[in-house]
Order: sequence, then C-alpha cells, then structure tokens
Amino acid sequence: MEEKKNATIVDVAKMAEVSVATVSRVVNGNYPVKLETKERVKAAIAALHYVPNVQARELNTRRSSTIGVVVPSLYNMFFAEVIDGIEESVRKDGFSLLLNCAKNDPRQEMNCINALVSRNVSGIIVISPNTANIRESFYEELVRRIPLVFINGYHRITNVSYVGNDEKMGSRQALEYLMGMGHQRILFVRGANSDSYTIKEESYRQFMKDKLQLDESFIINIGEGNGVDTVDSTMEKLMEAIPACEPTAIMCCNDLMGVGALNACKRLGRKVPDDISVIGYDNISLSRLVEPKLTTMDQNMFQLGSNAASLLIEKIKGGQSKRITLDNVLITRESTGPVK
Amino acid sequence: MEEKKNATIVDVAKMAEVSVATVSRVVNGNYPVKLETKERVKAAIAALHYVPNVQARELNTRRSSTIGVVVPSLYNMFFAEVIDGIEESVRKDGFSLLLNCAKNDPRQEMNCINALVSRNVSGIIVISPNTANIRESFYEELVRRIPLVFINGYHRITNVSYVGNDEKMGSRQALEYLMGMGHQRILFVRGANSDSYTIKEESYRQFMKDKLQLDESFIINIGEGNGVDTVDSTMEKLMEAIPACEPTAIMCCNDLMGVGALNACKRLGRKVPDDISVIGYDNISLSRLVEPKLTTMDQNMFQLGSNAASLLIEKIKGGQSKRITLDNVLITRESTGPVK
DNA sequence: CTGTTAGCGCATTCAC
DNA sequence: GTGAATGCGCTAACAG
Repeated sequence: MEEKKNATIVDVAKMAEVSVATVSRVVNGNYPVKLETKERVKAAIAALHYVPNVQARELNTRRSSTIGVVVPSLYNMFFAEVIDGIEESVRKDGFSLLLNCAKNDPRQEMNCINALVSRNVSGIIVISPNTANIRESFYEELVRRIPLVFINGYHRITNVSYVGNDEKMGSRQALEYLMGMGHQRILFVRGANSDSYTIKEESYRQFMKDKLQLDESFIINIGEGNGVDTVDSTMEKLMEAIPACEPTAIMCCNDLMGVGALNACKRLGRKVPDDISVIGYDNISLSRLVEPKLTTMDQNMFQLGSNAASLLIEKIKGGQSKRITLDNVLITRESTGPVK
Repeated sequence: MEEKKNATIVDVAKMAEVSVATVSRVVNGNYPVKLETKERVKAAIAALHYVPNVQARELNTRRSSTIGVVVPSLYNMFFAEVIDGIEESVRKDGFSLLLNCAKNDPRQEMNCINALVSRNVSGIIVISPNTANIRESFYEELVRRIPLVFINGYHRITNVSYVGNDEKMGSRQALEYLMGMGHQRILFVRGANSDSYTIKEESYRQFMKDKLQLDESFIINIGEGNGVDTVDSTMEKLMEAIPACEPTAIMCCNDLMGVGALNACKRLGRKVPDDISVIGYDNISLSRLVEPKLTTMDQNMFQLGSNAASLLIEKIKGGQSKRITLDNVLITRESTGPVK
C-alpha cells in the first residue's frame, strides 16, 4: 500500500511551468488566463490527479462550504424528512451537510453547535431548538458570529431566520376541530425538552380557559418525546391517565405520542374513535400506516427543510433574516369522530 | 450588524501574555504547561470566546476529523437508526459526520462519494452500497485512497471493512420458519437498486429449488424500496399479485414492504395470519406499531452503525480491514402462523 | 516549562 | 496575462 502523497498546487505549477497563481486561476476560473497556458495547466492537473485541498482553500478565504444541522433525535421520522428537504436543497448550492444529533439534551445541543462553529460551517440550522432550556445569551451570541436558522420552536431571538408551521395556530385548529365535534374533556399529551411542546401547551391552556371555560386541564408529560420508547411510554402513561380522567378526546404533540395513545386505547378496550378520539401532530408517514389511520396536523416536513436551507443560504450570502410560516393543515383520517 | 471577527490563537496569546505555542498546548493538552499559566490562558479563551479553527489545524496536521456517510434514502427508519449508531460512536472519537443522500440512484451514489473525497474526509461509510450498478473500478480505486466501510450489501471488493447481518442466512432462516409452518407458496417481494434485495432473492430462489423442489417462483419487484411511496406501491402491486398467485405467505425484503403487504391483505379481505402470513425484514420501529404486529428479521441497526464507526476509525488509525457479521434474529410477532 | 519560527496548501494583492 | 510575495490560523520542531 504505497502512501502516495497527494499532488499540491505547487506540483501542478512546476509541471506546467507556470506559477501557482496561474494554476489557482484556472482552477477557480475567476481571472483570465491565456488559452494555451490554461490547456497546459489542465493537462498537468489531469496527469497528477490533482484535487484542491479544501481545508487550505477555506482557511484563507475564511469561508466554508459546509453547513451544520442539529436535530434533537433521529428516531422520529419527522427529522429524517426535514433533513431530506435540507439536504436536497443545500446540495444544489454546492454545500455539504454536517449532521449532529443532540439526543434531546439541551447541553448536548450546545455542544453540537460549538462543534459546528469550530468546524467553521457557514451556517447552522437547528431543528426544534430547545431555547427554553438554554441560557438566553447562548443563541444571542451565536447569531452574532454565524448565520442561524431555526425550524419550529420559539424564535424570540432577533436576527435568526425562522421557518415553521404556526404551531400555536395549528394546535388551536386541532382543538377547535375537536370542540366542533362536541369534545370538552380533552387530554393533552406532551413531552419534555422542546419548545414545540410548550407552545402547544400554552395554546391548549388558553383554549380550555377561553372557549370551554374550564379551569381544569388535563396535561400529561410523557418525558422523552422523540425516542425509541416514546410510543410505548406514552401508552403506559395513558393507560393510567385515561381511566383517571376519562377524556373523550386526546390531543398529542406529535404522531409518535398519537400512536401511543391509539395503542393505549386498544389495550384498555376503548374504541377509537367511538369511545375516544385521538389526534396527532406532524403527519409523519407512520400516521397513515397505523390502524385506525391517525388524524393529525400536517407539518410538511420536506418544505420545512428546503425552506430552511434557502433561508440559510440567503443569509450566508449576506441577506437579511426572514421568517417563513407555512400553513398547518388538518388531515382528517379515522381516529377522530363526534363525541357520543 | 457588527461583523466581530472571531478570536484567533494570537488574540488569546496576547491577552494571556504568553506565546501562541503555549495556547496551543493548553488547548490540545499534549504538552505540560504550568498550572498558573494554564489558568490564565483558559481565562483568556473564555473571555474571547475563542474556538480553534479546524481548517487551520487540519491543514498542517494533514488530517481531517470528519467522516462521510452515504445513505440511499432517509425515508426508511432503517437508515436513521443506523446513522444514529454511527453518529454516537463517531462523536466519541472527536469526528463529525458529513451526511449525503444518494436517493437510491447509483450515479448519485458516486457523486456523493466524490464530493466527500474532495472534502478530504478521513473515511467513508456507505450504507447498503449499490455495487451491482456501479462499475467495479470505482470502488476499487476509491479504497486505495481512503478508508472505506460498507454496511450490508455485497462486499467483494478487497480491503474494505464491512459490517452487516448475514442477509443470505437471515432470509433462509425466515424461509425455513415459514416452511416449518407448512408454507410452500411463498411470494417474494423485493425492490430495485440495492444489493441487499439481490442477496435475498438469490437465497429465496435457492431455497425454493432445494427445499421445496419448486422451480416456479413468485417474485415481485415493487421498484423503489425505501421511498415515501414504498408502502403504498407495495400494496398496489400486491393487490394484483396476491389474487394472481394465491400465496400462503409473503416474504418481504424490508419492513416497509411488509407493511404494504399487510395493507394489501386488509384491502383484499385476507386475514393475516389466518389466510396469509407476512414476514418483513429489518425490525424498524414501525414493524411493532402496526396491526397485526409484523414478524420480521432483526437487523439491529444501531449496532450496525456503531460497529461500522469503530471499524472505520480503526482503519483511519492505520489498522487492517475487518469484517463483522452480526447475528440475524427472527422476531416472531403476530403476522405469521401455520398454513391452514 | 515556554517562546520563536517555519511551514501546511491555497487565494490574492501588487507589480510587471 | 502572469509571477512573486504575503498571510489565513494553527501545530510542531527547535531552542532556550
């Protein structure tokens, strides 16, 4: 195994009998070079299998052609679908994608971001950032150093681009839909460690108070909301909670929890939607594969991802911050119905 | 918008009143530094929010601390779970992960890899490589320049590390399990563009010939096997195929297809497992969330990922190539039963 | 223990 | 059009 050292720009210059500057020019095509010498350089490049060293180039241009993406988990297809959108869109502009997983841990989220910064990425997209559990200054300082885009979650920090569905409105819409079918005893199921849940919970609390004049609210926090065990742990918690508060409907912060709720009902012998209605959130592929098919709020993950990528690239190129809010659409399927 | 330039090692040195070398030493902790000056340097680092520039470091160490991962798709949780394993394991060794998605396209697969190479990654992991549809020399040349690990698929190329489940054996095991329950008319469902399917098909053909003395075989290729539409397109194809060949069992190359088969049976009014048994492959979370719960072969994705990461890092550090084959375990659930 | 210095490979002024 | 020279930020000898 001969460890043939890679050719550098100097080798090419020597072989083509020109200066390194000229080689650089033909490689980057940003300055005029006489056709003849250009050919000679190209020949040398080919002969030596020369590949420009990205680190060196990026060191002195002080740019980088990679962008960073931080996800809370890979276990929920939600994130996979968003990443898919980012990847496809970002690739078109010649960027590569550095992926970090925060494992639903605020501290880890900061670590990921620091790692990305030290890798000099040109920008960062954070999916469902956990700003609630990270000291405010962290993101505020970050955004001063590097273009930042949030997908979903809170977005109080100035100068970060944002793309999300209006989750506040979305949850309200879901609630109104349930109320329209006569539901009042609505159990709210959320997880820990994401702004997303908190937004929805606020929406829920307000709705219960304003619309239903109920001060009493039924809220279950099932802990980790995007993990391997989310479906099962939701099911377990609900197998206690359902008999305890006898809801006519259950509203879940994501589809994983929604499926957990479906399973709990099944185990408890409650018919969905006859005895209990269940509504999820996200519209991940899973939601239409279960039985009964889950009614849910569509988040259009791919769009979320590709829009975030566009916003980031805009900022990288010096543009302003922007906020995009996509429509949240109710997908009515089989898990919801009128209260008996 | 003040574009505060990032602090460099020089700034830190100046502030701490030491030389850059000393700063480098405390950052890397590879040489002794007096406690007192170390503290002073650390204070300066904190004050200036100094983050070492990775490009510069990698430029002169001629190493890179990122590794590349190529996946065929993000739509199958299989890949998300493998990536999860890679990411967690790789991070411990200080590497970051550059993710590329080949969209189930051999040409795209090569593009991804070329992009990774020019980014100077220190190694590449390819999940379910499509060597069958890529000219042989491509991977052979690649492996001469860079450490390479395959996850699953064929692995004829020398000097690439490999980790996979024995899919040949696994499919055989599944088939034997079905035969043990009296099944003979077994429909085989595969997809396009992955070595993985071909391995299983060979296993199936051989089994049908050897064990069941059947020359006739029932094979359906549903096309894209890891996409958004895999479940549905499998269902559609099978709604024709099932009445046409009246199988007592259906063996699917992955769980997405397995769920599609379940849905087809449901639509056709065939009871699973009473009328037809269905077995999947992978054991993605989906498989235990559907109704009836899918019997499947466990691929232990997380292990697949973390083992691949270890092998890659071993190779990066100069170690030899290695092959790891994990056990394939049959997970018996509710979708299979004896033939009537 | 600590400072000085020489590159890593490349892009980019500034001359010619 | 082209070449020489400078420096991006950092690590690694080498010398104290």
